[in-house]
Amino acid sequence: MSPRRVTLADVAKAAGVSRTTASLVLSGRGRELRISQDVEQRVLKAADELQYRPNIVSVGLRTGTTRTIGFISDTIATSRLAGDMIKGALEAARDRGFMLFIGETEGDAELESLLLQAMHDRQVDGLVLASMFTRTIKVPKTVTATPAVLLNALPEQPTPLPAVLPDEVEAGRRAARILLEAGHRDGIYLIGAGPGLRDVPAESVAAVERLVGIREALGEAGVEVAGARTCPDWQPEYGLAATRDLLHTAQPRALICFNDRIAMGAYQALDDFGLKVPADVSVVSFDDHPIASWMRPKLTTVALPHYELGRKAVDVLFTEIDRDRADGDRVGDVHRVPMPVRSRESVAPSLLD
Amino acid sequence: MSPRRVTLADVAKAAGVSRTTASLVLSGRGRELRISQDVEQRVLKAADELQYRPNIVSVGLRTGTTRTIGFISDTIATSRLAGDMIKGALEAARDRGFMLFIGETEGDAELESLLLQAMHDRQVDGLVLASMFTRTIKVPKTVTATPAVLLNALPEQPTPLPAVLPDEVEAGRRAARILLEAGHRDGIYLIGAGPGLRDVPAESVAAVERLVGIREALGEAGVEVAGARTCPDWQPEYGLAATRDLLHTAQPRALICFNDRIAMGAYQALDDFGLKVPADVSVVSFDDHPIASWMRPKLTTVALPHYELGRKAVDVLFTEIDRDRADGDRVGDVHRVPMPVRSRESVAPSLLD
DNA sequence: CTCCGTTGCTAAATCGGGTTAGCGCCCGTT
DNA sequence: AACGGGCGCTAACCCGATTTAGCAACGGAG
Repeated sequence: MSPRRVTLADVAKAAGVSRTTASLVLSGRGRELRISQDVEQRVLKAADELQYRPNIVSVGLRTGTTRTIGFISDTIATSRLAGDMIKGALEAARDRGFMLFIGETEGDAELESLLLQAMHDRQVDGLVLASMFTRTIKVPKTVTATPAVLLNALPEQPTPLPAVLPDEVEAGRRAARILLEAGHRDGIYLIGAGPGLRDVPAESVAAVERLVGIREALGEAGVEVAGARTCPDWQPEYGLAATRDLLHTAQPRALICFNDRIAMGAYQALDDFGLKVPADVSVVSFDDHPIASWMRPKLTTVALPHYELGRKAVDVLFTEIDRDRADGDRVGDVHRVPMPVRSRESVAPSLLD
Repeated sequence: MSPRRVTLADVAKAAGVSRTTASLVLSGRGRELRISQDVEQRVLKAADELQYRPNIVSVGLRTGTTRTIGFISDTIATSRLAGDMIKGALEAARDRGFMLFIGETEGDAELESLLLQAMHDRQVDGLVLASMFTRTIKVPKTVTATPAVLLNALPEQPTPLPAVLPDEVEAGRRAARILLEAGHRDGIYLIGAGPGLRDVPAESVAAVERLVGIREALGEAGVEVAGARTCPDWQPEYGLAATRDLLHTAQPRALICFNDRIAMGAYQALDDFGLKVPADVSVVSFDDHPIASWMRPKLTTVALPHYELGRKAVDVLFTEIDRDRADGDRVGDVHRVPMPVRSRESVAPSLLD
């Protein structure tokens, strides 16, 4: 069907040298091994003219390295998170000439181990284990055979695996400071979690950490959270219900919503009560979901840096791979990626009463 | 670091036979080649006890097949489309024990050819060339070397590549019929494209086809489109602007928005004019973007079957791969995947005047 | 008793590269 | 002239599987 691939043997023959020599020249070890300029040129010319490209499968067999990393996540579709995270990972990998295998476990441990096997069978050089929402995960013991990095996840048991996560605590502080800097000191309510550190959805690391940050920043300014409503799931309908419930008994001046979908519901509830954002109530949120800039007024939110998370994970993975080659010890650092503030239109200065 | 992988040689030694014999038994050709029951059992037992798994890299070198397919798209992050499409592709691949390489071209032809090379270097068995919005693409000539399928795209030049696309024309008919069945015959306006077949954003196949379907279904019922507003880009802000513009001069009873983001803008404009959905104006749309079920009232829309598109593409690719092995001719069929209606709350019966 | 055909298995080549060990040749020394 | 040593290159083995060709042992026919 297709014209057979050009192999090293073809290049060697065209240059009139042995395969060994051709290999040495092309791997850049020609100088070191005293190949003459003349031969070097002939080999390079032949390779160029024949458009030679090494067969990575073959190299993989001999050297055990396939210039490939596996990206395994629990869910790739739910939430846009996945897309940008993979994009970041993809580009970081591409910078080093690596390709990405994608796999999805759907939270199924058996599927996960099958995937890990399939990746090992294909001799991946490293693994990214990603979660689509920040949480603690059980690390399958099989992964210790290969360099690996946790992305958006923390190990349940202590392991020597590095982890890359968004800096949620600082994000919480930032959200709070946005309101403080606008002069808000009273009537600040939380929607989605809180007010206590135990009032959070199960398993959600993000909820706890955001809450910690919020309370920290407010506390430093001597400001109290006026109240909070939790949501069983962080979806618009629950944000709507929680905010409605709040508005029946309270008169908030500002809301900190735990994510943008909740904020969307909050907008709807505020609208139902005839309250204007931001004139009557300021709203800040987290995630920077696309809807944040579609809402009216556009939502001020602390962004999840999906792209950077993906990039960082792969960058960290590369240092793990290098360390592995150098027989170094594993460490297991936790890398925090900053969450940037997207200032838009949903926060107004608090009018001094 | 890790205990060396178990190889075929290990299994052979444990079973007290040659590698050849072990290979024959494990590939199921034992019977055919007259291996005794006794030996067969010994090999299977050894393989099981040692937890032998064939090294796919090695198999790839020998047989040229790596049980891997490449998924190349122009953008993987923009729009949720990508996630579900990849998910479908992933699952279809997994059903046959295949893995997926992911690549993103960002519409850059050079990047595309680099990616194709990288995939060829890794001996992929087939390629999915995906576009994130339906359009015609230039097919790089390199792809003819491998079985390939176009996903959500049509070839600019006629090629023998099969294509998998959503059935947009039928979707257009369905959207129109939703309104017809609710009794709407007058005051139906289009937002995003139309009324003429030339009033569409550049390159957008979806716009043309949806429009064709809409006009066809309305025409059959003897109903005329009352008017239309185009949008330079299908984003909420343009939907808002276009609908506002319309409302200044007309009193629509129903809107067909060309996608859900436009519909979101349309909702905002209707709200500005004090019009209620669906009591005053019914709205139907396309895509079934997540926001469709977050809007109030929930949006009735004709869904892009992302997951099914991904699955179908890989299924078609497998028949291409099989055909390729059998030295068959390439055909280049176009496969249309139905777009299902999601009936929600944005359409009300037309009150007879 | 020899010859032949089957049965049951294995040696060896192969895929496309990387890597080690070492072979000739030329030059300079003594 | 014999010897040592550097230079420039290559033969041969290796990775882990598949596959082709063929070998030994045995039994039955002639």
